[in-house]
Amino acid sequence: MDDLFAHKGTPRWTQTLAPGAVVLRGFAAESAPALMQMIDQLTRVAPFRQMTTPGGFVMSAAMSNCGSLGWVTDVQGYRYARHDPLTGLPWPAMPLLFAQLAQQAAYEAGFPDFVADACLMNRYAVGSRMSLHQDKNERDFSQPIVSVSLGLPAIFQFGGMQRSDAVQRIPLTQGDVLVWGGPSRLRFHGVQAIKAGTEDYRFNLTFRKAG
DNA sequence: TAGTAGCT
DNA sequence: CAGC
Repeated sequence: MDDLFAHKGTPRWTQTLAPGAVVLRGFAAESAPALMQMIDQLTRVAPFRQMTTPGGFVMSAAMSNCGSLGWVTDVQGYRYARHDPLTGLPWPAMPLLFAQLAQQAAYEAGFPDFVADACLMNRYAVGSRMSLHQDKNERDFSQPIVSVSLGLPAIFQFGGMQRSDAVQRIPLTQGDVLVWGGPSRLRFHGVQAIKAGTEDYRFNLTFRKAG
């Protein structure tokens, strides 16, 4: 059982945004270099690509997936798929480091049963953004979302249950892990346009139990 | 509305 | 620039 919690990340402090929503500051800071290297490896098999929304617009963030299910969008709609539409291959397996990090972060945030089967990898170049949306293509909303920030900093928008609700603006830097679930599971959220900095990209890992 | 543009 |  110990090996399930082999990830040694510890939050330097936590910040509660709402019931069921917490930022674990620096939780993944130590493993950030290893996580970035894994992203590089995984995206050699399943390359980053800019997907198209059902409305026909190209998303500014490039995406890929690992795990048994991957989030995809095209003109048909949003969904989870077992195979990469770009290559026809199954998504690469989720590295143990990823799975352990996600599970331990969820545990720290009060979700002890979380086992991710999907990891969406996002790559934001300078100027890339993600508009306000809900994560609602998953089967089981009792399981939280775990979001890991790497590379360039971002301003995360954390809203309410309706698009028109006011948003909190949360600065996220490398190693921060945001977890939201329970009553906050369906809150609208997004990412403001990434500003130029020391690095070329912001990377984000979003872990979900999709199936 | 997992976009964007445009106006207040 | 935030908020329609």
